Amino acid sequence: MAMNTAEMELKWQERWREERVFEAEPGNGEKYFLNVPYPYINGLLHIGHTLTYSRTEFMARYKRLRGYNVLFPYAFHATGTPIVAAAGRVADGEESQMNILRSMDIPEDELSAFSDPLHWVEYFPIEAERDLNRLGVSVDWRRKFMTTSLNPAYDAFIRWQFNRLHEQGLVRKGRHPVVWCTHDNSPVGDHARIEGEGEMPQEFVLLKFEIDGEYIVAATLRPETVFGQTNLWVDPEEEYVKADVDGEVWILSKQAAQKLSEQKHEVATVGSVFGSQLLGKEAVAPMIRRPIPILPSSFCDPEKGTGIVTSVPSDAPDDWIALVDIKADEAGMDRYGLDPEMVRSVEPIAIITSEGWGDFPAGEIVERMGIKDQTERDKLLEAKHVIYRSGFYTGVMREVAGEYAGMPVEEAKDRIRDEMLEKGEAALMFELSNPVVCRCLTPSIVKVVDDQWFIAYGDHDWKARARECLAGMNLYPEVARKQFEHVLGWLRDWACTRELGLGTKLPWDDNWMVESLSDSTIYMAYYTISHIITDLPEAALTDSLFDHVFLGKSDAATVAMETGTEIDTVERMREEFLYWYPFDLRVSGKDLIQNHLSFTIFNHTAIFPQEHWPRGFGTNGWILIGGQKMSKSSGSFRTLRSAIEEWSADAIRFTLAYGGDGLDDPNFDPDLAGTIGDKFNTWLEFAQERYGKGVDDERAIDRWFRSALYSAVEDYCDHMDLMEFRAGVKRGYYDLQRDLRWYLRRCDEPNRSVISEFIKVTTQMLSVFAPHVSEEVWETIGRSGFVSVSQIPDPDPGSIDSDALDAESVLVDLMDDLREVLGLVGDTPGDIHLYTAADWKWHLADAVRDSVDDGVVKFQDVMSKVMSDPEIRKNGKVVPPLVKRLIQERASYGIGMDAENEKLSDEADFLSQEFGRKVHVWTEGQAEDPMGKAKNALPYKPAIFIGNME
RNA sequence: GCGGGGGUAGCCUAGCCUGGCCAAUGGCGCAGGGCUUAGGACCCUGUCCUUAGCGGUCCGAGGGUUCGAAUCCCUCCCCCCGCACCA
Repeated sequence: MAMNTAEMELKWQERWREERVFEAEPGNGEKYFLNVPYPYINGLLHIGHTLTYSRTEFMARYKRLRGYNVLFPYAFHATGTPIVAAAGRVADGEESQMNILRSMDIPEDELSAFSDPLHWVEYFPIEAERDLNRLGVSVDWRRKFMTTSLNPAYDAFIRWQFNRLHEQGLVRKGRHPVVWCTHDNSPVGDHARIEGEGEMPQEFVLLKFEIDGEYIVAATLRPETVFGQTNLWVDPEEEYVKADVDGEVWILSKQAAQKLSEQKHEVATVGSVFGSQLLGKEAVAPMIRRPIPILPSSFCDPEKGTGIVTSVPSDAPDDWIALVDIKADEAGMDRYGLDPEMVRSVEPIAIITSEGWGDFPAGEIVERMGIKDQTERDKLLEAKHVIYRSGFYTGVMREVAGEYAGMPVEEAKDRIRDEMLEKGEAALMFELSNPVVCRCLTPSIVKVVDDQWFIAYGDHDWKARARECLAGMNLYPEVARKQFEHVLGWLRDWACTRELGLGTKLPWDDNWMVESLSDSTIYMAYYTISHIITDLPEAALTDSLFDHVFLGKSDAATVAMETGTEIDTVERMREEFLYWYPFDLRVSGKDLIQNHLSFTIFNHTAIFPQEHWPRGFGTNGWILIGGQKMSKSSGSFRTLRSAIEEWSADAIRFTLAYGGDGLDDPNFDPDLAGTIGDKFNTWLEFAQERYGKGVDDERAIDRWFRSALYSAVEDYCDHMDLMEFRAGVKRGYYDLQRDLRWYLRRCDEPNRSVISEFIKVTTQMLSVFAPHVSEEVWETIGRSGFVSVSQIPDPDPGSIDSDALDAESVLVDLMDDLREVLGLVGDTPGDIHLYTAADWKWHLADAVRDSVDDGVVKFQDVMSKVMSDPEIRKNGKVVPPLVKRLIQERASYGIGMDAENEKLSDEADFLSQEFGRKVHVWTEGQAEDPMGKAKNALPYKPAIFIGNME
């Protein structure tokens, strides 16, 4: 009697543990080291986590079947702020946080314990390990660990890593604009905003125009247009401030001065000046070093930039139209005391050649869009975007740009900015283009942080090495490569330190903690020694130890002495590392491509020699449940443990495997999870009943069945190697179950050795996905040891008889046709008469195939070639349509006419039994043919006649 | 805007790179039949239209290349994902 599924699963989990089946030791065999990003332990594992873990698990078990010495370790991540923040909310008694804990089955009287972050760190890893074991993962738990300073050994490892980066100059102190909350006194990430998601600080270049030893400061987003500056715009009504900025006197809007004071500038207001007071004066423009006049306009906004704008009428529609306006505005010029001649002498300067535009794109678009004056703000905004796009992406700097002439705008932009910054003619200012509001309801500002530490992912040489690493890696699926390439190029310096949260302190600067993505980039190496190093005293955890173990510096004896460690221990760690590293595969959700996985590449190339760079990444989408995104609100959210309770571990694993591969979101089908368990039981019963029983004669159908089995094994391995688990399940399970049913239908009693082999190998393939029931089968059929560590026979081409497969296919196709015809003729009395194709048709088929293979594809040409055979020509006018069909079908089983005839004659009895009619096999043209059906016969497609012959 | 992935039958999915056994894989659902006291499970069959199997239409839409297109090329429409100081 079959036992309860849960009991059965627990039984095998217990046995694996007792026998230490998955504890990996360095050995002689070929190793396979795979791992998965450790989970952040602020809650129970859910089905979403489980997808990635199960894919790792499938690979681990598959590789064991193929004879690899597999290391699959696991750890827990506690670095960062969420746990600390959540604990704080518990301390405050925040109801929503309490409810989250309640939803994780935490008893009421234990809730308060979670006000201490340490309690989270103690509680959830235990629960996670329990749940994962309940899922049947083949993890070497001896190597588990926890991040942060709570684990001195890991803490030392991270400090070592940062020292290595630091000494190479790859960790630098940097200045960086961030969206900042003045209330929380911290950066406001996207997730912490109630308004303004996706907003980033926009970089304005402040241009300094010298005037009487002071500077009028204009802001621009297009520094490359400085060569086309003709004048400045100010708002005559606006009161600008004169401010002492870093020792210079700047004229700019009050708001701009305020912003600068938050962006690492020393700012003190020393006076003020109305725009009107500046009109008509001239100031020396940066870069071009030429005095240009100051003119009035209505579009200067003190909130935006500095409230003063440099005018580039050639490429800025606003400037163009404002210039047109002022030139025509006699009264205005008079009011502000401007010399009309001076104003009219201001002419645009062509600076950029871009696709589809002449000398002055701004003028062209103003005309094209029919913009009449400065008041048409919406149209002007659109015009600005159009010009900017074509200028930026297709534009090339003209002669006037001096040394930048001929350079694409895309490149010139940054170079020109940098030159002006260097010469002190410009500065930077950051601002938000749209409001951002922090979760605490405070409007955010842009702050420039300058004591922040960065990892220099923007570094050119480092990027080159990262690209080299990527080029040598296996990616599953391969389509992720483009994504990775893009990320490696796009990644900029990464702020790697935080003031708050759990973690490791920066070794040379106690004020900072290493941030959570940055302490998890090379820790896969730590797995190789984690079970050994954890026993060492803190005094032994020195950089020289890690230098030796991971980089081979110094020698074991010296290091042992320095650290007061047994030399054996040091040697053992070095051996473990050398044996296991690099890792062969790391599996993760696709969301980590743009940060964690790319960081992993970077850090490996910085710290390890090339032979220890990562070998492979597997990436996957996010789980859907019954086609829906998993969410608490839709009720589709499932913790791992509740799912196991509902469906069993094997069922979940199998369903996940069948959910789909690739970067698209795979679907967990609850219906399948609900039904698959029964199929497993059926398989168990079947194996029990049939293993080792049957006849000893080997018949044609037995050869077919063995061939079907091994061709499936071959395909299964091909798919599994590429992490195509869905295809692996289909080939290794579903297809074979179908073949099995067919086999049983085709023979009264199976062949003893073939059916036993089938049960054994199928169980091995299934064990990757459903290990528990597979162990049960393995034991039932009397195999020793565990199926989990058994080896699948190498696919042997000798066990695959392709003629047997082809002949069976002819039969199956014929039966499909017969079913169809019989369905149509209803109860017409009579026998089944089959006509195999006449001799000449086989020649014809060969001839057609040959000419097509030779590259002759024109119907005419094939015809004339074929008709040169007198035997074929004899059949005259029926040939053309046949040739047409043969060209189209190109049916190409390997067997010939004789084999087909033999197969049909052999199976006449079977057919007769299946269809309940007598079956006769004839050859076209050599038997009666009352309805003229025989002429339809083709190779591999006998003609059919139902009825009685006279 | 930048970059990436997609659109296949009732639903989900395979096939596409390397064109041809592709009316198109497998699962789920649904229907009929078998088995069964019944139900479930299991097995068989069917699940675009048509039809004594060979026909027609079909793989987001429209063109093109080819003897032949789900697959290659062009144009268009639509959907999803990432764009950072965060796990």
